[in-house]
Amino acid sequence: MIEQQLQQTISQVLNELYGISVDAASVVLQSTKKEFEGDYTLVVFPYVKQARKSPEALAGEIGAAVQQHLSLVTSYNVVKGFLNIAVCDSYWTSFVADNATNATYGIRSAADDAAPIVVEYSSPNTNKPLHLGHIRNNLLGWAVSELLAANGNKVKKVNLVNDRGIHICKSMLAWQRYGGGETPESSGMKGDHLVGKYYVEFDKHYKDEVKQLVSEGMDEETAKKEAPLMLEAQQMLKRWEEGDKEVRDLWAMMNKWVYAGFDQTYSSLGVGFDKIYYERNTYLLGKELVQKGLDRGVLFRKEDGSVWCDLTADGLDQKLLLRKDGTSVYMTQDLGTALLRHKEFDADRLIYVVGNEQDYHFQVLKLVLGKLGFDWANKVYHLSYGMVELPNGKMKSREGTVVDADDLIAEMEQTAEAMSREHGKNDDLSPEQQKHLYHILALGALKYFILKVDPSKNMLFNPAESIDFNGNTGPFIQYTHARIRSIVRKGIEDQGISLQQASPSVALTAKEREVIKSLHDMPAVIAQAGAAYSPAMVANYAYELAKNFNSFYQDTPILREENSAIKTFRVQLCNMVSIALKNTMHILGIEVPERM
RNA sequence: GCUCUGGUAGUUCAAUGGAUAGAAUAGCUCUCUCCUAAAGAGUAGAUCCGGGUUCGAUUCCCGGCCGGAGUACCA
Repeated sequence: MIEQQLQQTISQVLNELYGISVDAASVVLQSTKKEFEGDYTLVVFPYVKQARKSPEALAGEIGAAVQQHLSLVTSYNVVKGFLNIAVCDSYWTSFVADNATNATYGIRSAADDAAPIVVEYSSPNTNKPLHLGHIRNNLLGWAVSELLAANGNKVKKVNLVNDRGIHICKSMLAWQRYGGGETPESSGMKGDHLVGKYYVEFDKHYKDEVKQLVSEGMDEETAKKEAPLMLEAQQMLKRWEEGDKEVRDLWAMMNKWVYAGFDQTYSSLGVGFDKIYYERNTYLLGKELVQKGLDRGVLFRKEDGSVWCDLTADGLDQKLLLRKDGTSVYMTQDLGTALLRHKEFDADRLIYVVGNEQDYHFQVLKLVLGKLGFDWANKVYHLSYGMVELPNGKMKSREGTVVDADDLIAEMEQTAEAMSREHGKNDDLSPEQQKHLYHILALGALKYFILKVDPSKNMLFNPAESIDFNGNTGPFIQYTHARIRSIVRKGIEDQGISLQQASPSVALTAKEREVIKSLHDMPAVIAQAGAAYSPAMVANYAYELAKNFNSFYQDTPILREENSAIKTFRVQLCNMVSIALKNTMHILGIEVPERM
């Protein structure tokens, strides 16, 4: 690769001329801004002191020496302390010709002996349907998995379904009491929505009861604990844990409805898992670990019988691990599942895609695992992502201020259909093909909208302004891809152009150069994004590439170019761009159509 | 209160410590006899405040102001 050669040479030159020893790898090259002449830029300020030269003089001397050493360098220029180096056209043209049909350009396949990376994501509760926040989780989990896979890792996607607990009992209780035997079949509702409806129903009646008690003179704290519905829900949870048949049957039935609903949403989002864990099977794990910790003296028991971990030395507080009645909490379970997963996969890393509201939880999890003596504690990585906010604040499912996942997808599909019909280019497609197209456009818009934002940051979604299809969006990239495919098809079919042809010697235009350099950057971008767990970097790269291509395409003849060597080269370039767009969008879980 | 986190055009997002802080959208102009105008070109518009480190700070450090999250027997 040209960057390495430049770094090597610069390092060598610095040593020969000024006795400065710099690692070739630590020579920082950046790509030259387009308002300047050149391809790569070296900032020489860091070496000025040691070389005892002015920035300009130093840059000039390095430039001259580099050009002498490397025949690929055709020229250089100096602006202040910036040395801009230009690489010859033939390097770029042969790069394109060599990779024109490389379908895996930019992505690496996994080595056979690679230890897997386990990515946990989604992890839904089975008492209500998925909303926009879950969408971010699912898309991020999927995209990060694909991104890691594109960097040559084996990836196992897992889901830990929270299928037990007081929240489920609330839905069950409300259904029992107010449901009148309603089922997904009888109501025509998707199972998860039906169960969610009764979760809301519970809350409504519960609040009424609390209000009633308060008006009878009870203070609010007590009323919340003493409301009959709450007591009954707790009773139900107890019966569930005891294995009471009636409760278990009801639970099994309603969970089944929810799973059917979730499966539909997952499949619509295009996400999936290698393994699904259920909390009913894991919530008791971890108690043994706690006992082990007590034996080793890293945990302690309070007078009331509860078990704690003291993390004050690490700058945190004390953390509860077992309640005074001996039952386990969330943390206890997570300790257990982490161990289980470690044993099961012998993973290189255990990644948890969980919202940033649980930053503290994962900090504690890692520390406690460490205290328990597990040296793999540092393999636990919390991929923390920000909340999706609405213009008027946070989403609260109980208050009904949520953007439902299924509704949102359906709306997007309608918009995609309306826009497509307006453009009216798809009349030759069958109804099934059209439907598929609307779906991938809708999801392209939604996924790109969410994934282009840095995962760690909160993001805002305004339901009033529906997600865009123009500008910096998924459909823009999809559309660019479809146009490129059209050119390549016509070039091959109508004009008999061969993509296999060896590299011609052609003089590059400025815009061609820009597109080629974008392509050239792709492997580095994927690697960098992988290291940062950031699909956003991939998304922004894909947009940049598509934009560069569009600009080039607008005023550069391709199929009407008269010189056949140039024409062939440009079609090769087109093909390579389409591959790059396809591969980057694939990482984001976005399908690109051949035509639209 | 304490801990963590964020503050960039009207709005939504970018920017390994580097050149004149990029896009998109909304506004105002152009460009379709053409390889797909879901496009392209132009115009106008921003780093919360105050210190510090540095040749150079949106970026790193300290202090303020404003937002968000967490804060122990919920998950």
